[in-house]
Amino acid sequence: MKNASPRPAASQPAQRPAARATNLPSRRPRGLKTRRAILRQAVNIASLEGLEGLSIGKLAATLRISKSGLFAHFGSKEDLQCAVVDQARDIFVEKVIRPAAQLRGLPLLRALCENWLCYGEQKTFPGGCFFSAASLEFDDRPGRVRERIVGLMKKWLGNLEHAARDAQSAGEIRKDVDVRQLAFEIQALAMGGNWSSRLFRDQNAFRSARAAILQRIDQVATPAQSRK
Amino acid sequence: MKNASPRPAASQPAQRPAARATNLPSRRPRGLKTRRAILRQAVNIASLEGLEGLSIGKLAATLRISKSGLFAHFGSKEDLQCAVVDQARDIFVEKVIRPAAQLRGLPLLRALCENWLCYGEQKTFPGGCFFSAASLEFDDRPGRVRERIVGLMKKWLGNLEHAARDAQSAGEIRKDVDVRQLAFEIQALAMGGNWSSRLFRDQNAFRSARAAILQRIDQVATPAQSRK
DNA sequence: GAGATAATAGCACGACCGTTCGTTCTATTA
DNA sequence: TAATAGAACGAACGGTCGTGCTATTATCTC
Repeated sequence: MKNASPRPAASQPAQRPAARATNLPSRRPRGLKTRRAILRQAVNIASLEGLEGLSIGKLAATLRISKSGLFAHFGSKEDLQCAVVDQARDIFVEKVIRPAAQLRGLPLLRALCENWLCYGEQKTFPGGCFFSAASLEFDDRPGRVRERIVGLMKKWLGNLEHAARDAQSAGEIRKDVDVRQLAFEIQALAMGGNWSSRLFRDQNAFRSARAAILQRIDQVATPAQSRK
Repeated sequence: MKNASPRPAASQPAQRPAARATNLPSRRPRGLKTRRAILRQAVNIASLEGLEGLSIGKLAATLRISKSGLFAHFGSKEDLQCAVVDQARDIFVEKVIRPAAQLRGLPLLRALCENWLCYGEQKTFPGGCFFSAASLEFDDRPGRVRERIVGLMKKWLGNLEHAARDAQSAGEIRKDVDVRQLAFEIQALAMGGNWSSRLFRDQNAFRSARAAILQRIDQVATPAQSRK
């Protein structure tokens, strides 16, 4: 009870404890394990229902733990949402970025695109690309969650752009190509594949996206590099 | 949401009153005017908060009418959502499709693209393209709303495809072009512009989308038709 | 005018939301 | 063995949600 009115005689007037959990990130193994199990489930639900539609009560119910027990791991819904975004980022990095980590230039760019398409195709998240959904859901909601998503998306586009620029330096992509524009187009086409796949339950959606992206890359590649 | 169980213990056994309003579409002018005012506001809120985040209470409050008074116009939230989708469709048709109605072939295709980009650029909806948001929000929610959105998006893609096919017949677009694929790419690039514009508050987003689309069209156009 | 009917308001409901609280269980540590 | 701290619990809070009933008001027809 933190109502101000029915408390005429109390020793503490106006202290703000706010989120009292997870400031010390709970070194004990039990809590960490539970937290991981929560996030594993939460990221799946959030990809289907959205980050706002992800409710603490339902999440706790599917995990068969109490709502308050779950809540204590995060301290606020916003913290939970941030943690879910981080979890999704980890999965994305694992599936898309890390497998191509040793490549550079055009091969890196090609691998990032192909990995993204596989990440979408293989239903890494049951509700489709987590970030496509989250970034459209939160593009009008100021706060930490939005900032986190914006940061991640900028970083991802930056990765594409950087790979393309390296490819340019290596003579694999023509010098007159706007690599920023190229990254934008690749991202748009990939997300378009996700969109079509989800909305129309279209099996060929990612095939279309792949064809478009490969064609675009071939266009900008120098003659020696095109056609794989 | 999936309510469907607001009837725990009552005298009525299993009758389905469902939507008791708006079956007869209320010929009287007063109700229609109010209904239009509701939808005009609702479509703006929904573009910002989503169709599920659009709440009847808040909508009524911003219109300064009672919740139940508003509710009576629709009979259920799902009906309201459907009406909002229809309203958004009307606005879309007015802004994007009708101004190009007298064109055919490649000029029609170009006009549809340009009108779409203007529709996005000019903030026709305060939350960005209504259908980009709605189709990603409802791609996992079965029901009438989803079906409506799917139908509209198919129709829109069909419009693009049909214009491209006409252009092919007229010799404006090369015969070897997959017009379905072309429509997909245009739509993906346009939605990518909307995405970048919303998420990054990027003024140049639609410029990038326009450049990509124009370039793509020039690629498929026969030599006589390219460069405008 | 009176009466019918459409439009709106008032009010209450059950469900669920995020959040807080005090308590209990459990495992490590002194 | 006793003390301690983390983890999980159950109950409850104030709010808001969609929805349903009932009463009031406005408009139109006679």
